[in-house]
Amino acid sequence: MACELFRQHGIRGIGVDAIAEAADTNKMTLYRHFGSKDDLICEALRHTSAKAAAMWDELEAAHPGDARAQLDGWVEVRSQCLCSEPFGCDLANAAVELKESDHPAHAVIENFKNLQQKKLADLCRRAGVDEPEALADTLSMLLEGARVSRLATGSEGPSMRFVRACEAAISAFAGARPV
Amino acid sequence: MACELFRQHGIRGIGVDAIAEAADTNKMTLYRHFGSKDDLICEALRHTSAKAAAMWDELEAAHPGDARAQLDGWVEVRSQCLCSEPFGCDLANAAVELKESDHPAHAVIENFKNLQQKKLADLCRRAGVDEPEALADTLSMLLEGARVSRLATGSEGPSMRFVRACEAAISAFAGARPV
DNA sequence: CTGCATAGTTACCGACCGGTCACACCCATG
DNA sequence: CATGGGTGTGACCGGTCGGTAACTATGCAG
Repeated sequence: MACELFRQHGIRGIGVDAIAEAADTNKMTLYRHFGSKDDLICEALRHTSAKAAAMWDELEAAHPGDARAQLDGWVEVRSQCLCSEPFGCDLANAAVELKESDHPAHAVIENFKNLQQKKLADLCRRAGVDEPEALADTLSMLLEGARVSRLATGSEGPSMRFVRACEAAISAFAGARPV
Repeated sequence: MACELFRQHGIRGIGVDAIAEAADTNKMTLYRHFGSKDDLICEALRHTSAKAAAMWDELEAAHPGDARAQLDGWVEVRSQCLCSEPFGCDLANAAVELKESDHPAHAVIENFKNLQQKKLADLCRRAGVDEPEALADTLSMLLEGARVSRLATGSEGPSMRFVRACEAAISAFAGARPV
């Protein structure tokens, strides 16, 4: 899959030929389905977005109706992702890599990040947090920071304390502590 | 300067010819000073590191002997950098962009980030924070996260509340509040 | 003036890039 | 059998990449 190649070599670091070959096809057929490499990039990011969005359903399924448990679950799931996905967030990495401000992928990235942000803030609100937006923003920054920090300094860096930091943030913004 | 071109177009996005031209010279002369583009990248990152390291001296000069004020000053300075340097951290961006794990730039990046981390943790310690490493890690993650978040969703995203999040983190980890 | 190191110029190298072309192919539907 | 649409193939386009060779121009020390 193209996502994997973009992840491993970077969007600019992989050629269309190699992508086609990895898909057990050839460049011409690939160009008949996607008009350009930029289209392919957008489609790959959309695919990654869709997969990431599924996490919210799993969270709801794991702790049905218990928003506070879902919030704790979010921290847990994200912490595990930090270890299992050492390349960081494909969407954020693409935002860093694609400097052309008019690249169509930027719209995909922004849509996805805004949606995630909205869902997280909503979860915080349902969990009875005093300042849901502030907590959601803090958790987002901690997550993005942990991912890029892991790329820069490895697993021994600041990202080691991601869970600690999240718990402190939740305590700080949650107001009255639940059970 | 090459730093600026790497920042604006990405390390892979700018060619040696363009760098030479921007330096009012030509490719051959440039290759006589730097053995390869990778060397040039490392040198540019080292240069950026050195400039960034100067911030610590300014912080000490602004609040001599007052570690707690320096810590608040760190948040203030970093918050201003978020606005004045919308491209994010050159070192972190390079870590995202350079996927080859054996690229010499990774050593430069890791050294710099580790040094920053050590200095920040030391500042936290001198400020009498209960858990200096935990606070330093949290602040680092918030900063890196704010920068990449700004690249992904612009100035209206989570990075808007960077200062709020930092203050909450400081409160959470500082223990007894100072004056 | 003579050397010599440095820098500038131009052309070039092989490799790869994103993207397109013409053409053979396969296979299902009619 | 015929036809037509999707697929595979390989050559090809112009352009750019990082890096080098050969030669010239410049400036400075002896």
